[in-house]
Amino acid sequence: METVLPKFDSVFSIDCVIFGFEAGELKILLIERNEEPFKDWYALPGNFVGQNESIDDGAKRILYELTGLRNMPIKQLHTFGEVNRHPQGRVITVAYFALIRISGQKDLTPITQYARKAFWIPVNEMPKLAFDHTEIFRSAFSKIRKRLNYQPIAFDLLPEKFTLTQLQSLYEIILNKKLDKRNFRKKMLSYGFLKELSEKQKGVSYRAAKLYKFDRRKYNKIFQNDLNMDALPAAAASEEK
Amino acid sequence: METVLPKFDSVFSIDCVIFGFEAGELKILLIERNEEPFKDWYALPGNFVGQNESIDDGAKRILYELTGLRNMPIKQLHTFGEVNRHPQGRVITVAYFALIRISGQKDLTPITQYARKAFWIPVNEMPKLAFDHTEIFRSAFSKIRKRLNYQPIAFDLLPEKFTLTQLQSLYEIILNKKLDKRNFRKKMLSYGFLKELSEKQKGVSYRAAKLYKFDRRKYNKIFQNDLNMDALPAAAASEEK
DNA sequence: ACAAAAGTGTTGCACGTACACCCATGT
DNA sequence: ACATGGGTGTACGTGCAACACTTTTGT
Repeated sequence: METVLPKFDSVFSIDCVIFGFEAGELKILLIERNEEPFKDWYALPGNFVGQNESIDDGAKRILYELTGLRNMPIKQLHTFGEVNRHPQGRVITVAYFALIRISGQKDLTPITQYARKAFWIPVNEMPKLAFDHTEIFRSAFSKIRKRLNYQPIAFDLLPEKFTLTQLQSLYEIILNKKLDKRNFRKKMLSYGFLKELSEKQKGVSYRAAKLYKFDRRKYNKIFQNDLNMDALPAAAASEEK
Repeated sequence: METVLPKFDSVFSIDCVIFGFEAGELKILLIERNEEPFKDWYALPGNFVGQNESIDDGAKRILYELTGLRNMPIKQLHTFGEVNRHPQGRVITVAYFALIRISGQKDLTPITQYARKAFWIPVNEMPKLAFDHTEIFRSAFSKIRKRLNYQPIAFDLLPEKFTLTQLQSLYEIILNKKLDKRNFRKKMLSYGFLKELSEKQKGVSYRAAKLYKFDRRKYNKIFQNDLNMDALPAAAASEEK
């Protein structure tokens, strides 16, 4: 005596907050919308998820279609579900975020008609955004700031080869504070996951700095058994927004 | 020339992972389902969210209706959106979690017919759960374990007045490791947010221990300006599962 | 008196912080 | 030669980790 249950279809969206670093500035990726609602507005890359794809897969597909960026290592951030966040009815959105290397990704070409264009904009020059995207952006920014302190996310933003000064100034920008040069270098190098290259910086009108590379393999080796459930409570610091 | 846009209705659910501490064991709150699908199965308290309530409000309502617990301080955990996670079609679920005080909350009485009963079960004796709830539970457990190291969540689980030994054994259970008594007490007391009461433990057949209280006001005062964006990178420890 | 848990200090080590000068290179 | 950032070491303080015995209370 099996009962026949009704079938459900969901309507929900994802939105992506993609951070990049270019010309000494932290930037995020926006699109200009080409469809109602909020036609012509700036917005985070986002759209509806299909019925036959997981939300993670959907997020990747949507990001690709709107910006031309493929296979970005995006992660879930938070789900936004206020009743009136979408003018067309009840649509919750799952926000994703990633930090990526801008250099070499010049061609931001939307594949679909939903976006007129995709572009990087400095986080300090954010325009008004469609829907509740400003709130989503702020939430993501706050999250990466906290995460910077215990995850190697900065390397995702830098070019493959970078100088220690570049790395430090990225930290300073995200954390919004000055760091001590000697201490920064000492600490970074002490981890042992930075590989010193024989190459040097080029095209600068002063002493060229050594280039380094982030060695993810070494990083994983160093921290693999490190669930870091050591340490006592450490009641400090609130984690969430 | 306004276009008329279609209206959307979403179907999606929330599920709650509620932790408690009782008789020296960490427990979570389950229901026995009284409706298809998964009728008669054990499951996390969860149901569909209404069209006119935010997901946060919906989570609170559903938890109340299924377990009789009101106004729990639940927080969003993660959204689960695999394509086939729900037998009736595409239903994503937003998972919430909370840590609460069991004592005094004896009456777990479901208000609706969806649940036959609600009950606490030790995390070590988890039965097979409906849907993908086992995965959701694991994800939540992993999260609180990590959070214990930098948030005062343990106090939510303990009775209002507790001994330092009780506090320590709770930490040991969640972190699944032994801690040093002297160091633990020293560190906990050094924070300054534990209020020593004049009362002592009663009804034990050995030297009675002093009772303490968590002073949330002091805690907030101590850590309010502490966005803890100090500290250098500290590349250690992976945060997510 | 005994059983059971409460309560208590010191030392070494690792790590974070503060701080200032010489070096190499391109123009 | 000079301007510009590159590169380097030490001393101090804090906080964590390791470690064992005496005290109190109820039975």
